[in-house]
Amino acid sequence: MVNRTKASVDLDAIFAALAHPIRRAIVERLAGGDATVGELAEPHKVSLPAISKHLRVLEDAGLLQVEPEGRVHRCQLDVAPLSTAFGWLTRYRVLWEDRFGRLAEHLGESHKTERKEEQKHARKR
Amino acid sequence: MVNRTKASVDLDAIFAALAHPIRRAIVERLAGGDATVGELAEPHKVSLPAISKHLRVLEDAGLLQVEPEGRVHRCQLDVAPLSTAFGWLTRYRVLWEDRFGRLAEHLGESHKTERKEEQKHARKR
DNA sequence: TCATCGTTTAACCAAATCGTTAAATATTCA
DNA sequence: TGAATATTTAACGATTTGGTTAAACGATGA
Repeated sequence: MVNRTKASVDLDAIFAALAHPIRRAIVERLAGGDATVGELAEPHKVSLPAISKHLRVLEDAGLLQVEPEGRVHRCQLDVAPLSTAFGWLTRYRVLWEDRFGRLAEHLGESHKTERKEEQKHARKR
Repeated sequence: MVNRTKASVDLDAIFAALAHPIRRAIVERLAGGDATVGELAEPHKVSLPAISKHLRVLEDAGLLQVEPEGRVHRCQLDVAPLSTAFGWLTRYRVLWEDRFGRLAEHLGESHKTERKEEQKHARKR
């Protein structure tokens, strides 16, 4: 097994949670407001236990808080892990938003050499 | 199996590729410039075939281009999939950047089309 | 030509993932 | 009490993932 820092474990779980279309759909749905498990399950063609497992994955990644309310369980999105993932990607944002990067995008074959310039540029953070 | 659009498949592969610390380390390394397989493997304690598999996962997600140069294989990062993942997360950025942190409460059923307006509105109070 | 170097492929294994159906649990209500 | 509802847990199976070692492959250089 590989050495993993706490943050690394977090990112593992967060990215893995986002790697399934049903789980992303659930995140999208919850971004519009809380929902019960049944409401979250309704658009999908899989069984309720399958949804229950997806919710557990999201919960383990910190993306979801579940609070029983009577016999329904109300699910609430926690966006902090989204922010964590966003933060990791942001470190590389300059690589595709950089004007050299965009130039390379339009130059086709010369992409490679242009990208080297872009990378040098990006390196001096 | 679940219905997946092309973009959804992309995001599946991209997020899954980023869900392993060795693969993220490789991405980080390549953000600083091209490298050979051996150079990419060096910091890690796993075997070369293990690295080779990680590289394949990155390649399949579109994050990596490999070009044989003599007997070394030169690896180059392609940031487009990072941008794709970033783009997905960006849709929810306002949820954690809202200064009151209560935005989700104000997003109703119409969030898909009117999210930006609602967010502006929510921020104003 | 032959040995070496860099890398991949093959074969295998353990564990995780993603789905299923059936059963269990807990809450509400007639 | 007992039926219905909402959800989870258990048990199972197929597939994928992530690692290993051994072998193969292609390029280099003595």
